[in-house]
Amino acid sequence: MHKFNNKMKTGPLMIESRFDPQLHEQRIYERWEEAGCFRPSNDPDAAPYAIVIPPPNVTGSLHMGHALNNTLQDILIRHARMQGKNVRWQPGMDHAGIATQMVVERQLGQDGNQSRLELGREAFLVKVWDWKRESGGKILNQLKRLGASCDWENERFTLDEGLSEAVRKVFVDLYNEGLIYRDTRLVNWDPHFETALSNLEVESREVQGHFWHFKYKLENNETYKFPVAFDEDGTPTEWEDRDYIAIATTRPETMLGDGAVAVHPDDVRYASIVGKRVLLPLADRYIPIISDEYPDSDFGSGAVKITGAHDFNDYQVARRHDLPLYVLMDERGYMKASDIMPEAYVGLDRFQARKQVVADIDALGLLIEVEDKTIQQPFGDRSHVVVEPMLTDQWFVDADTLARPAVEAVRSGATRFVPENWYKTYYNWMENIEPWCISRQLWWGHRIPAWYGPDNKIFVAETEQAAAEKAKAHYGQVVELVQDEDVLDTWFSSALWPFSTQGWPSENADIKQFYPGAVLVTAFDIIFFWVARMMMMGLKFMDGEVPFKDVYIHAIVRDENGKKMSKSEGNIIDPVDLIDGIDADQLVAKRTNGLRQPEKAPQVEKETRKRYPDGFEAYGADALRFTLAAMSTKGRDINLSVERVAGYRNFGTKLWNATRFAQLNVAVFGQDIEADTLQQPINRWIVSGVLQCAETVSVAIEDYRFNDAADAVYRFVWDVVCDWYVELSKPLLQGEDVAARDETREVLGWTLEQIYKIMHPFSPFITETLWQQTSARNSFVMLEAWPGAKAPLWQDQAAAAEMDWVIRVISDIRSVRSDLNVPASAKVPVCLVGASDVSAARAKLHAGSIERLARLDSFSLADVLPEGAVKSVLGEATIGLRISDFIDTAAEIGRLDKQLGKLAGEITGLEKRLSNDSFVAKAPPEVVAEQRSRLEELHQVHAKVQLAREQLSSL
RNA sequence: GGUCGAUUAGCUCAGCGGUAGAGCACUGCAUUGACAUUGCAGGGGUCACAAGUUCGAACCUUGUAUCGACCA
Repeated sequence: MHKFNNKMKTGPLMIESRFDPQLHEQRIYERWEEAGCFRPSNDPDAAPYAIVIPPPNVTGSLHMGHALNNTLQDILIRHARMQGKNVRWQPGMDHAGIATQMVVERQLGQDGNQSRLELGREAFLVKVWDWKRESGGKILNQLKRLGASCDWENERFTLDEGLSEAVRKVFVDLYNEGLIYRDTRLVNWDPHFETALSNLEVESREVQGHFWHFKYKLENNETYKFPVAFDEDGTPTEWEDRDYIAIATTRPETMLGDGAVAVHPDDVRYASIVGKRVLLPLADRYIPIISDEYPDSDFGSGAVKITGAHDFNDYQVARRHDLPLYVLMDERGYMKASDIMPEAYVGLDRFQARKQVVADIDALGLLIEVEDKTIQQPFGDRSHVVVEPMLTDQWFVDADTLARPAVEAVRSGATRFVPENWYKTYYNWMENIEPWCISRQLWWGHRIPAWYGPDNKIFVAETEQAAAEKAKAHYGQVVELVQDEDVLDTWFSSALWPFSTQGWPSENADIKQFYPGAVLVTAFDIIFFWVARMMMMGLKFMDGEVPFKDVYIHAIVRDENGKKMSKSEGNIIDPVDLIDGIDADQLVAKRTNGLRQPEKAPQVEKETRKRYPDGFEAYGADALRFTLAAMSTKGRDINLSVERVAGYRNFGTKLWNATRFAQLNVAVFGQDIEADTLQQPINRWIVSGVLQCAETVSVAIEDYRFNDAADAVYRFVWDVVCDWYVELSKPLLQGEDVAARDETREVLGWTLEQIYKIMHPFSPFITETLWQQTSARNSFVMLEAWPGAKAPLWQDQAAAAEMDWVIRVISDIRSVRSDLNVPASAKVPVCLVGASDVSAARAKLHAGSIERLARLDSFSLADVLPEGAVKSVLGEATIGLRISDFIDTAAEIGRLDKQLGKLAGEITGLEKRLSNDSFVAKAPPEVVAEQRSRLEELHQVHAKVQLAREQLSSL
């Protein structure tokens, strides 16, 4: 009868022999979702805790960076939820203007359909929405595979009606305040997509280019003395007569639009010709030689051609000197007809024009030389074509004005950066911020709420009707209005994400609870996209409240060699492949597809097969998550190692098997314990350990020390619970003392349950599976309260000291046995001599455990050591092993000598330190005291070991 | 060129003023009761280099070297 009861308590079934992630992960996730576990509790007494996901692109798929980003967010979220907070993790996606338009256009092309232009705007947008419904948002399902506990019922998309309303309102408000304006400025132009880009959508790449040196001849055949030789002090010693000025350029075609040649005011070489004019070759225009601080006298010839409409630096110079700005190209980068454009170049694209210009200059005898040169060239991050600075009409946000409160909010501590070194980057960027170009010549996005009257007067309003009313008031009659063709930068809507997702601009409960968010979690490469813009808009529209209190900047995930993972380099590791596994052939196929240099495929294949001959096993999401967390140290990138993923998968298996052990031994699950009533030291000790571990992990998570948190739980589970508690519990679980046995059954079950909770934020699937399978429950571990969350930390120091002692005894005996090659099967008698009362009591109580774990015949107290016993010193006592039958004396002497050497070294070091007067005088007294007592202890141990050594050699 | 970061065991990384650590790999031993995705024991490091600060430096300062990232 009694037995039957116990069986009931172990739960419905014995768990299977190992955890199979494939079998459980998706099933568990669905159960959570069905049960509404992801919703906020909306408990009015609970503190809110909100994170908005950095919305991935609707076109995106999960890469390792996402996996890390979302794992860390999920750890924070799951931990906060278990702490009883009212949690919302806001999911969703952004519409990714260019990327999405590109995908759908490409698809139209492949299907042999009409182009976007042939299709027309409305029909095209229908296609994009179709695509979004069918193929978009793959990444959100992948996040579910990872275990992300987002509040999916509140999923948002930047083009949703509600978010679009927010966008229109923000645009109109900022326009009315003069913080959004239309202007003609130089912008980054993408000739492929025929749209403006923000600085952040441009990536600078190093390419092999050329530096062309041209002669521009002075007007009226004038000449000047140009120094060509110098003495040691740099004073010119030889001159030549020149009738030209030498300029150098990496983009010869732009010379057609030059407005001047600039030299530095301190450059004596050209001082005599400043103010004179040169003939611009090919264009046959005269342009002035001006002086400006911009040219670097030591670089090239020291003279710079100024093309104000096609270069950002030149633009500044041109503005300062009021030089004309000649636009040379059309939207596609083709040279276009104009007053200053020679016929011969009209219709050439910019690269053809470059060749032609160089050839023509050469033909005129004005080409001095062509230098090979590595240059930094801007590329569109989506189109991969060279971006051209172009003078166009665009909409701008006065970022400078909006940035000021955003800087102040960080200075005042309203928003914190973790780790701290990102403050500097943030300030640097915010304090040198450029006007933000927000118009894009695309169709997919929020159309700019601006309408033009017949005279091009602008009416900005949230609706066409409101704009019409304004126009009517202005003109005194109804006029036809044309809406601006352009759409807004995707990041404009993303900047509103922290509040637009919570229902703003309408008043509601969500926004009061969940704004500001607790933290924004992001990688540094996106610090400007996200942090800066969300800060600016949040402060502006949410009554000066920051969008998040902390910004946690995490690492970039690299490959094992520290290289950035990149599809075009063939070194990607797809997170889903680590979860589900992949064989070597498929892995190779994946990595060799889409290489930037396809000829490298054999090399990629070779390296992949060498490193991963069997591909990846199906490690499961938990192992991946645990790895990413354990490797997340502040301020350092992660070089992902698959071996470590395997290691953390093994860790899950370890916990799984500890649970099987518990079930076999009739551990009691689903029952609370009262720590103060426990009788057994090992139980009091492990309960202390569990609560301490929960506390350590909790503090570390709150402090964004994910690696410390993961490490603490790993070590506790493996090194303390599995290696010691489980082993030490065996005599009790299998012993005669029914009270001790029952208590241990309860504590064992309780301990494992607490571990499921503590590990849950890291490894949600295996912990939930174990939770469900150890007892018939109507609860989820994911919604359980964090261990000890509400009570003061319960600790029993005495039990901890006692168990530490037991562990040391066992470890010492094991070491001696191993060092002296005592066969593992040999059971030896061991006695303890010179024990204090405390040690003696411990020895008596734990003799059974010590005998079992150290494989002893007996462990007993004695007054004197038996003849020929091998000794090991443990504090005030000495352990004697009667193993003379097994050992050879030489080996034992060797062991002791080694030990003596080590001790002597330590003693010498300490003595040296303590005999240093200034150490004793200046070091903190507690440090000195500590060293003294340590030295004393070492002396004692040394003396005993020495004695043992002498006795042995005298045998 | 500017800024930031890195350099610790064979590998991947912690530690960041007071006795150098983990995982993997390696060596030896162990296999009928939780677990070989295992257990026990062990070997292995002038903490890149140099100078300085300090009673004391892997840790702070300065410089050098190498590597990396971002920005010009």
